[in-house]
Amino acid sequence: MGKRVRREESLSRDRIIAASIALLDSRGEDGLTFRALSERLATGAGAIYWHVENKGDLLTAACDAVVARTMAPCAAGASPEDTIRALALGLFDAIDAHPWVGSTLTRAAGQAPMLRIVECLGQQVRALGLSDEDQWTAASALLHYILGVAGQNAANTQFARAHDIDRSDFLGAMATVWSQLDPNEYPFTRSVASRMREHDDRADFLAGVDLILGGIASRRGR
Amino acid sequence: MGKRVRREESLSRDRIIAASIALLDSRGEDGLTFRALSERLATGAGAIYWHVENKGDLLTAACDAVVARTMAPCAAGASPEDTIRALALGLFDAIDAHPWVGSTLTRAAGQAPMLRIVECLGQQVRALGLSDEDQWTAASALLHYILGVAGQNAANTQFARAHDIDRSDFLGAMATVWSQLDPNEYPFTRSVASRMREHDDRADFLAGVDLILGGIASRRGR
DNA sequence: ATCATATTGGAACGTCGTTCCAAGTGTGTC
DNA sequence: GACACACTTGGAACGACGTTCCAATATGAT
Repeated sequence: MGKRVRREESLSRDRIIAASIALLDSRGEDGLTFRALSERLATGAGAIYWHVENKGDLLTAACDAVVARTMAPCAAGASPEDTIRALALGLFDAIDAHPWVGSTLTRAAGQAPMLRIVECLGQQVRALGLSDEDQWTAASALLHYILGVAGQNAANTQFARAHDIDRSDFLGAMATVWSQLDPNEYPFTRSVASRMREHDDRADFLAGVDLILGGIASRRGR
Repeated sequence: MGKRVRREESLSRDRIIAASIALLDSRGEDGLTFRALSERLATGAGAIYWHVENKGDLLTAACDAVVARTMAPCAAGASPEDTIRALALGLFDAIDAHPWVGSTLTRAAGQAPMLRIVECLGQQVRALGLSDEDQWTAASALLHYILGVAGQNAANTQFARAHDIDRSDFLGAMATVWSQLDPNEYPFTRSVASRMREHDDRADFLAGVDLILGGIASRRGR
């Protein structure tokens, strides 16, 4: 059986995944097409299907490649809390750099990339010294919060790209709309609109993680 | 201008949205098609486009209709914490009943349905008595956590439907796979697998909300 | 050299969102 | 009561997509 390379640049799952990531990064979520992929790999759609189940499989594999890279330095020497913060920030940055990872993650329930994240988070949560039941609650809350931010970030970037504007311009425009809302109907949204304009996504994200970590700590102290 | 009804069942945005919701509920996320919608409304695709911008607009409008219904009893007489819990649970239940709302919400950044949620949550957070800065942090954390759970729930249900199995069977199968993972590579995931099988989505969700509320409270107490 | 198997490239299929336009329907004017 | 006019409708047509299919080619074993 031909397991060895047959010629210098034969088609392979890895080459297909690498090309998919390049396509997703450069053209956005809708840029990954079997036609575009065929062209870039100088082959036909049928050849790709020999190595890949379907588009969902391909997307999940591409997502997993990025997540695996991000989660690789899982166990640092710091405290569990700091490691969780580092893990979360690593994911945030990875999704910021590859927005399509955010939306793909949402649709990859229970699959490889999600497993990696659950395990890395879980190991640190476990080191926090909670009861078995609380371990699951804490890990699940962190996971879902991270996924929520990931999804929103992905949606923002995707929307901005689709309308051919800058991401920060889009958020600025949103802040303007919010600040012009009816103060009677939308008092809160209106009041945070100005903060919206100059806020730091990354810092806000970390503040949310700290809020959950604080909840965990106060629960342990009971 | 013909603002009045011209005949008993003329086409209208509301009738289109209602039909879309029915289609999404009965046939799932992929069931909403301009062709299926045309058939159900006994008209053509072009007629629908007269009342609706595009599919995204239609999806957002359908989502907003459900969210508006859910958020309507926004201000109860209970404590802010309890109201937040009730709000979150209401959303959870709505998304459980209409899984497509979960995925649509993810893609509706800064649009009507999201605005409703931000405002309702924000008003209660404000009543918690935090600094202006902490208000945004708290509301944003709650929002993203809810969206994260929503997205995952939607993905689970969608996956189960696509593979024509029951949702709980799917989760059970996932628990089985997890329990058979390599204990060296996936110690945490393996250890929570059994808990997974008999867990209560709703209770877990609420526990996560409580964790965030706990973090908020401990931060206020500083 | 020959054969079986693994792999390739591209044509073809059905479905989707969307656009376009000829026809139908109602309203206001004379 | 007839005409002009804008609003609304239904369905044909378009281009792009994911996927399937298959004839052609390449590879490794004998």
